[in-house]
Amino acid sequence: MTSAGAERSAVSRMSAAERRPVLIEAGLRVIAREGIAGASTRAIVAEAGMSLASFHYAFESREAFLDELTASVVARESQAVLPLPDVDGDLREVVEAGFTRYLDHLRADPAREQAMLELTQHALRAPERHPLAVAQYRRYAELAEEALITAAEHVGVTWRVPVPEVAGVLVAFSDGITLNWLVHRDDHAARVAARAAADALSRMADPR
Amino acid sequence: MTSAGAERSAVSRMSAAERRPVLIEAGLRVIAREGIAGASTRAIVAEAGMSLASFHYAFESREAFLDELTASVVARESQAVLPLPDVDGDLREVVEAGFTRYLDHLRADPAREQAMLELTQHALRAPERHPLAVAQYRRYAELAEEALITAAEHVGVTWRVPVPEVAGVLVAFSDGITLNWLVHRDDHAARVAARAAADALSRMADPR
DNA sequence: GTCTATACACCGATAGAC
DNA sequence: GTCTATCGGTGTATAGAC
Repeated sequence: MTSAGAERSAVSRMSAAERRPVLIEAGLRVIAREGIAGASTRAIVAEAGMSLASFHYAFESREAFLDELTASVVARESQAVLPLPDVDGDLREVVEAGFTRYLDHLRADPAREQAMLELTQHALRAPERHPLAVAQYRRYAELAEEALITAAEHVGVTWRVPVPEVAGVLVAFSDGITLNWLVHRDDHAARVAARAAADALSRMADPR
Repeated sequence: MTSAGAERSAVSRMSAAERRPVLIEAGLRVIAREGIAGASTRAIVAEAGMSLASFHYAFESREAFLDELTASVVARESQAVLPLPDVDGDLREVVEAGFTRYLDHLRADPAREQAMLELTQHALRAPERHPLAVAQYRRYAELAEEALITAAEHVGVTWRVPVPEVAGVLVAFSDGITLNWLVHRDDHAARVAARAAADALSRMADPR
């Protein structure tokens, strides 16, 4: 809308459509820093350098904003985890390398993963937002499936258990390892759990 | 305090010491029903059938209340998970039966486990409450250790990996399975993950 | 279209009547 | 000790000036 001849001039002259991603980005920073509870509309617009009224000009409500933020953030998670590390070895080693890569990602930006967990739990609270949490985890599962298929092809094995089920286990284990690392910040414990998870997952495949 | 000759008469005549557990109980119900965000002091006292002032007579602040609630709720979690099911079979089967028992517990009262997860994340947010989350998960790990030792003795094996590390993996996997079940409500997926977890854990022990 | 100013609800916490 | 009434602050959302 209004995107016809609009010039991209200054921050103070943005269309609502342009403001939305800026606010989403600012909101994600606030949530990572202070949690959902601290992500008031005032805090978000302050982070984005806008006035309070701009918020409700771009979004109908704070909840609608959080819904869109959740959806957008899930779409982005893709790149961080998907590209499988190009290691050689058996399936267990490849999967474990994938976990190691994810753990690096987690260590590099813990607040981000914590924010994702909070968004999930927030969505779980209201029945009308539950589908959002399901969509979020479906997306995780899709990414996991893709990675699992690639890994199996790479090392030349076949998944005995249906891939969607394997992917579900992978997502569940990753979640648990994430939450426990956020609590203990114990890299060794996370590695042990990752190895155990890789072990369990790799046993769901057979040599081709 | 004031517990000397106090008679246990009516609800309207309770000492602060008596009110505390009542408020904790009411607070837990509110959090299970509406989340931490909905657990305002007003909502809690309404649930407990008290006046607002009673709350701050029994607790210094809402945060102090949440701290005590978290601690008390962790202590209680013990009974629900600890008593190992008295199954026969190899270690994998015994551990899987433990997961099955926990999943029954989860299905019976999902809101409770969701509340526990929210309390953890709440504690993770403020640095001064982080130790509370650590204590919560240390307690989980203790319970897991106890169960793992009992299970190994029962089937006559020895843990090759240090028991605290095995317990850490158990807690992490349980967490992940819990969160994913809360999202998908998929019993089958939870069972598959539980079986995989039991498989991985049981491989950390050797025949005696 | 974009801002300032404000309406209105609810929050945690407390003063003061009883 | 226990209540009602209220304070000061913050939340979301919007009206109205420009």
